[in-house]
Amino acid sequence: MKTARQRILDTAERLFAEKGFEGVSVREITGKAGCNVASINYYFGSKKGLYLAVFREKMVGRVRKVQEAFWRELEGERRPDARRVIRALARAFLKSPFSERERLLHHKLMAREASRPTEAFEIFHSEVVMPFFNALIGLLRPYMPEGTQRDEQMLYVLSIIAQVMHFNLSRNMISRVTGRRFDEGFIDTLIEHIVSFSLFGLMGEER
Amino acid sequence: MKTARQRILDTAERLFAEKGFEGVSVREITGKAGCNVASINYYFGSKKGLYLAVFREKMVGRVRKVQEAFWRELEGERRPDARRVIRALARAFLKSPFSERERLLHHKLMAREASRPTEAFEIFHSEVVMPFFNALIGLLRPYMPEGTQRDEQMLYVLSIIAQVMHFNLSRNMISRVTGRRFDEGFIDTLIEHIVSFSLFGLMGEER
DNA sequence: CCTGAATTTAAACAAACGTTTGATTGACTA
DNA sequence: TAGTCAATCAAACGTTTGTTTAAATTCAGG
Repeated sequence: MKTARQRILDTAERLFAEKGFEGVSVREITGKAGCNVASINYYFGSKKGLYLAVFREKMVGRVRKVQEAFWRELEGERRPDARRVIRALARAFLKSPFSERERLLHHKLMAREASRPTEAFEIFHSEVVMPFFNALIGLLRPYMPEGTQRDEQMLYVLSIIAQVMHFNLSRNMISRVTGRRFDEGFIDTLIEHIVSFSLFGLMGEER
Repeated sequence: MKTARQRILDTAERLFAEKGFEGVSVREITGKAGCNVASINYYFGSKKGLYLAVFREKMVGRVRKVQEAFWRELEGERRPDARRVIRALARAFLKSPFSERERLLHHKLMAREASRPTEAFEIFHSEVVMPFFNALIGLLRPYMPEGTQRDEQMLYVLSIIAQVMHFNLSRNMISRVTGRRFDEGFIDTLIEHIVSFSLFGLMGEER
């Protein structure tokens, strides 16, 4: 059996994602985690300390995994072409090695943080998001039209990220709209769509 | 002076958007609205009744306004070309006729509903979102490569929507990442970027 | 000025909240 | 075996929660 501390972390992440910080009581968390009410204060100091721990120990780890998957896709290629970069990005996100539930509650919690950032999110952004974003620009810049300004480079990358995020975030909506289950085959279709759609946008007017 | 009912509605929308349903107490709402605690139960029956009223009377109205702005952009054109459709879509969202604060709290509340839908949101989706999505497909279909399947048509439109949504929803993140204020000039830049990026994706490989 | 309905008020309610406390357990060390 | 220390527990702490009540106030119409 997992330690009480770990059970609290798992349960808390699920409940925070479902109902938000104020929407969950420590009694509900400890009840479903199968331990005493005082355990939260014992291990994490306070309810807020638990929330920060969830973010620090679980959320960041997942994003790191996705980014590692991205770099693994490009392994061995010194100057991967744009097609490969975009595909690797789409694959890393859409084929992230998480269960449906895990992926869902991750994004729910992220959405909460995006609309109401805590201190944890600030660190997360500067240490995890920004470096990855800059790396993407560096990889794709060589394939943009000559003389593309830094601002435009950012917008291109943001347009690609926007699609990946949206297709990954709104799986339910997309399934309902297209009438297709979000299975492996459909994901592959989506990835190739993102790649070709983004590629032509990326290359600009002169292609 | 506005009626107590209206003041409660305005204050509640702001606070719900900022902190979520459980994050706000009726005492905070009535305190900042300048009325008695009992007023909420008097006018709306319960705290939950107030939340549903906020959604019904304020949120839906705004989305309708954005959609009307979209159709107004295309006014007088029987078969608007793809460029105009995409630009109208981006403009309608990114230039929505709301104050910065109003737009922000709208999206915060929407993000909350997206990650934890209530009954109000389900109706909203099928009655307001879906018809608009289908209309967009109808408008853009003529400009896609011949023989484009229904599934692909949907994906193209979703890629465009993804960008509009992402650029509009994550203004904070985009500002932080690009280092640019989200002023009128930057919005125009974004709109034209979305248009050109999407246009080349839309026309497919044969252009 | 009076009347009756609409509105606003202060006070109180039970329930649920996060946190603290002090006792108890069980495995390990001296 | 006695002592130690982290882990767990039930119980109670003082607040804050959403809601209810009944009295007070406001205000238009006769």
